[in-house]
Amino acid sequence: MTIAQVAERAGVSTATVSRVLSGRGPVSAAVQRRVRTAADELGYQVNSIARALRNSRTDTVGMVVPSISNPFFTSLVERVEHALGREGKELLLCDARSDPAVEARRLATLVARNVDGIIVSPSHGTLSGAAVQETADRLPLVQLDRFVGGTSTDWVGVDDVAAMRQVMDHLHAGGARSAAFVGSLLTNSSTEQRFAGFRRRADDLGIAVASEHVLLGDYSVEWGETAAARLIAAGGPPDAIVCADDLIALGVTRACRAHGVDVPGRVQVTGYDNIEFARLGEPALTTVDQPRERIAAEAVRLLAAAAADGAGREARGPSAHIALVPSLVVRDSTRADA
Amino acid sequence: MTIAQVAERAGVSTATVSRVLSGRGPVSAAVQRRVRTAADELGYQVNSIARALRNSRTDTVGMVVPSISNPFFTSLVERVEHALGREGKELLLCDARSDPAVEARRLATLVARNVDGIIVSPSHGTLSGAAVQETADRLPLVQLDRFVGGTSTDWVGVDDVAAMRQVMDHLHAGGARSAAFVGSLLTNSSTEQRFAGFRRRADDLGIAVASEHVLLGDYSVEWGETAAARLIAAGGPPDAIVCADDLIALGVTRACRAHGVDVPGRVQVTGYDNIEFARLGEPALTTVDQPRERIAAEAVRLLAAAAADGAGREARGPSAHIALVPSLVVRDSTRADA
DNA sequence: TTGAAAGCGCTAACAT
DNA sequence: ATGTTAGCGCTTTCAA
Repeated sequence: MTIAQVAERAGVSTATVSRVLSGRGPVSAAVQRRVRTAADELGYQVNSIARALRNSRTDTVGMVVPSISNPFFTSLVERVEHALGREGKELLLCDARSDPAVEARRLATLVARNVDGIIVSPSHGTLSGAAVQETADRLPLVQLDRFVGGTSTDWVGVDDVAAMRQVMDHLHAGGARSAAFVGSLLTNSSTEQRFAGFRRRADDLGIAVASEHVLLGDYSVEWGETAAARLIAAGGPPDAIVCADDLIALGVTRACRAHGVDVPGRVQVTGYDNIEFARLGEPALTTVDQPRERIAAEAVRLLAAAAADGAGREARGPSAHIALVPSLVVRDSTRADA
Repeated sequence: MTIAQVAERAGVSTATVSRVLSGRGPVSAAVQRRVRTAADELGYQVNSIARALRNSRTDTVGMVVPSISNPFFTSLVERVEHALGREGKELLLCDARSDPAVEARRLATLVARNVDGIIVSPSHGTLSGAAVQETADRLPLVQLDRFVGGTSTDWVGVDDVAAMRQVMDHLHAGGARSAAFVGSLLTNSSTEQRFAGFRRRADDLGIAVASEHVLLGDYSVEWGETAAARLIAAGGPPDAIVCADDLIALGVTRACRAHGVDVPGRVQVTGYDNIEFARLGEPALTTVDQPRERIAAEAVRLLAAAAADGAGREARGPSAHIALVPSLVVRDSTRADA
C-alpha cells in the first residue's frame, strides 16, 4: 500500500496525497476529502522507512542500560518509554549486560540505525568513555543516572552526595556511631558518588568507618547477603550498614534475619533507589527515592532540544548537567531516634 | 557519509562498494582492499534506513508486553533481546500498560515501522483479539506466554493446566483439603488457564474451594495483600492459597505475616513465574518456574521461520502452538508432607 | 491549488 | 570482475 495507489484512486498526484496526509501545504477541501476517503478505503499507512530516508529522522530514540533486569533501570525504561510515546517517538531498547564492549557495539548499531538520539546509562565509569563520546559526537546523547568521566554530554541524574548526607544524618540521629558501606566495585559513577558522599558525611559526623567495613562487589541481592554474612562473621556489624542500592540492602537485611541480627535494633540498614520491592523487605527498607518520572522527562526534553539545535555535538551549546534532589524515604530498617 | 563517497575515494563504482561491504558478488582481492581501506578511513557506516527501504527488511523485531514493570515480563524481554542480538536483530519495545487500546495503537505503529516481526503478550483475553489478528495478517507474529482467543497465530508459552496440577498435588500432599485462588480478573489467558487448572485438580483431589475463596483483582503485590486480608477477616483462610503469580503471592505472604497467620504452618501459599524475588519472600515462595530462556528462543525461532516463508499469514503454514512444561520449585511457603 | 520530477542511500538486475 | 541504472516510498522544490 503506497501513496501512489492512494493517489490513483483519488485521481490526484502523489504530491497532493502527501500534502493532505502530512497536513502541510494548501489543498482544497474537496480534494482533501477525496484523498482521505481513498486512504481510508485502502487502509493506507505511511511507510515510515521511506519517510525516514527522505526526512532523515526516524522518530526513534535508542536507550542503553547496564541491565534490563535491574528493577531500577526497568522503571527508568518504563518512564522513558511513556515520555517518548507522548511525543510520538519509539524506543529502541538495548541491554549492555554491564559490559562496556557490548555497550560500545550497541551504541554503534543505534547510530547506524539513524536513531534521533540516544539515552544511555553507562555501565562503566571509565571504560564506557570512548564509545559514549564518539556517539555523542555524531548525534544527540544524554547520559542518565550514571555518567562516565572524560565526556562532555548532557546528563540527568540525582545528587548522590546530597542524598548520602541525608542518609547519614538520619542514621546518626538514630544513634549510629559506626557504619559499613556495601556497594559495587567503584567502576561506575553511582557507586563512586554514593561512596564519596557516605565517607564525607561519616567524617563530618564522627561516624567510624573501619577499612574492612567497606565491601565492594556488585549490584545484586546475592552480594548483599555475602557481604552481610562477612560482616557478621568478622566480629559483628557496625551500628549501620549503608548500601549502594536496594538489591544489596535487601540481601543484607535477609542475611541479618538469617543470622538472627536484629534490624534495626542491632544494626540499621539503608538502601538506595526505592524500587518497588524496597517496601517489601523484612523489615521494609529505608531508602533514597530517585525522582524517576522527572529524570525520564528531563532526558527526553534534553534530547528534543538537542535535536532541534541540529545534530553533532559542536553544533549545540554547552552540555546541561541536571542533578535532581532525591528524597529520603524512612521505613522500618532504621531507627527514627536514639 | 555515503557509499558514493567511499566509491569515489576508492576509485570504483557504488555497486562495487556495496558488493564488498555486503560480501555478495565477485570482487577482486585488490579492489576489495582498496574499498575497505577507503571505508575505514572515512569511518563509513551503512545507512540502515536506506538499506531497509531497498531490502524491505529492517532487522528489527517489535515486542509488546502488558507491563514492562512486571518482573516476569522484564525477564522475558531480556531473554528475547539477547536471542535477537544473536541474529543481529534489534528490539523495538512497547508497553501496552495493560490497555488493549494502547496495545492496538502500538501494534499499528510497529507495522508502520516495517518491523520484520512482532512478539506480543496480549493484555486482554478477548479485547486484544482484533488488533492481534489484523497485525498477524500483515506480518509474522507470535504470541508469547499469554494468548488471545479467536486468533490463529503462532504461540509459545507453558502448559498452565499441567503446572497447576503439580501445584495442587504438592499442596494436597502437604495436607491441604481446602484452598483459595487469588488471581487477576479472568480477562487474560494466563489467569484463565491457571484458574481452570486449579479448579479441575481441586475437584479431582477433593480439595474444597468455597465460592467466596476465589478472589480476582490484578497482578500486583497490593492486590495480594488485600485479598489475603479479606480471607483472614472472613473467618480465616483455607488450608492453602494458590496465587496466579508471584507478585500476588508475595502480597499474600506479607499480609499473612502482618496478621500473624503462619505460612506454611497455618496456610500454605504458592506463586507462579519464579521471578527473582520469589526466593526473597518471607518465607521463600514455592512457585512454578517458567522456562523463560526457552520460551524466548522458541519465539525468535518461530519468527525467523515465518519471515523465511514470506510475509502474510496465509502464505505460511498452519500456526504452531508450543506449550512448554514448567516445573515446580518447592521452597518454604508450602509443606513437604502432611 | 495542483502536478511533475528530483533525490534521500542503498542494492540488484543487467550490461559490459 | 566491474559499471550503469532503475527504483524502494516518500517529501519538497519548482513550474504551471
